[in-house]
Amino acid sequence: MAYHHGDLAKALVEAGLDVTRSGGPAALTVRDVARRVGVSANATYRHYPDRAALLHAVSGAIQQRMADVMADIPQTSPTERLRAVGLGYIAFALTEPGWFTTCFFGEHSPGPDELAQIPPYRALSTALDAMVDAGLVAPDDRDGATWSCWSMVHGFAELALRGPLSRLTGEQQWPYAEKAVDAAIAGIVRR
Amino acid sequence: MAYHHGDLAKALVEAGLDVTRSGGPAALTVRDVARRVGVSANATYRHYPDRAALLHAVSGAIQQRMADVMADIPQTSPTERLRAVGLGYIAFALTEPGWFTTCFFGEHSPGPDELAQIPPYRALSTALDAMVDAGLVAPDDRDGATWSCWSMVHGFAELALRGPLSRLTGEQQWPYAEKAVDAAIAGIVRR
DNA sequence: TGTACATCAGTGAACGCGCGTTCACTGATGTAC
DNA sequence: TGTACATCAGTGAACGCGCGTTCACTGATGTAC
Repeated sequence: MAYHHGDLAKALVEAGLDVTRSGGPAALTVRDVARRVGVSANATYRHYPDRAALLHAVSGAIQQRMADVMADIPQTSPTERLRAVGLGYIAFALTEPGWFTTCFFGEHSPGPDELAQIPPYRALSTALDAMVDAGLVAPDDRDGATWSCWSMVHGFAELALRGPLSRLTGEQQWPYAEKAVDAAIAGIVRR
Repeated sequence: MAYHHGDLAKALVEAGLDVTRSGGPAALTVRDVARRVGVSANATYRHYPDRAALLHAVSGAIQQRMADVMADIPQTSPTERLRAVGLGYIAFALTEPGWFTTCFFGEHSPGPDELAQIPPYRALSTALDAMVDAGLVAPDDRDGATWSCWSMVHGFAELALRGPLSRLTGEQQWPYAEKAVDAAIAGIVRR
């Protein structure tokens, strides 16, 4: 191993993925991440100005993974597609709680321009477009539907991870997840 | 002021309400709370075994306040009532974000028995009972409806406080809150 | 092709912070006789 | 009614912790001439 690390910036992010996976954003400390890479804590500052910057980089890497997971969504009916997006969001949250917590609420909230970069938002957005195109959602309701759907799946994830549903097993939780997603969809379709 | 404080346990909780109101659960530290009451940090341990116990007591006090706020709900139609409960939940979250965060997710999640003690759960529960009695919700859907509704309002609160809706003003957020609650209700009514 | 030298990417030690918690203590209170 | 004494509810100092970050540094790399 040379004195100069191959790609320390990347190695730090990967160590950051490890620690946040099990411990969430609070588990990401400059010292621990550097320790894992086998480098002095101080070396981190050659690549990231401070802890927040490193956390931001880790968050981006998590979102990329979430995009990969949510990418294979069946191309069936608009309703099925929207359902798959919602359930994919919840499934990611439940299987990777540490990452989920880190990438959504471990740091600053996205502005309107950053929002379009967030994979789950894009997935939801295209699914809703298809609903509107199919005449299932009124064009005027599109904006509201975005936040209703996101609220439902995000809220369910919180309840299941940290709230009153956290005592249930994954198998017990899942039927409720399906009902919640179905209710969200039923709640936004044109009547 | 006597050497013995009048009711230090209560005074500590009140100071805890102050600090969590603006800073959420992380702002509650034994030292700071004791400082505010004008007592040595150590005195706290005469009344609470540790920080977690104090936080738990503060959380209970917040829930009581939330109950007071949500208590005056118009006794109109079952649907209006359910709507008022949902909007009341969101309104509390938006006006008291620190307290909201503290009392729901700053500590251990409630078990099935503790759940019945939580004021917002009770309010939601009775509102849904009225929906079922009026034939608006199928009895078999009652359980799922509980979690769907709670997911929706909780998720909306998270999105508005820490998520992509946090850049909006309260006035901009509110219409979306109403649409989300309406969608949740529309999503659970019998078709 | 060699070499001087600027720059880059690390090191190890240290600082200061506020935290939760423990220790040994002391002054105030209340109760049994 | 007085008094001895147990108990209660505080005090102040200290410990140990891990953190983010800064300091002065040094070895490795790359580039101009």
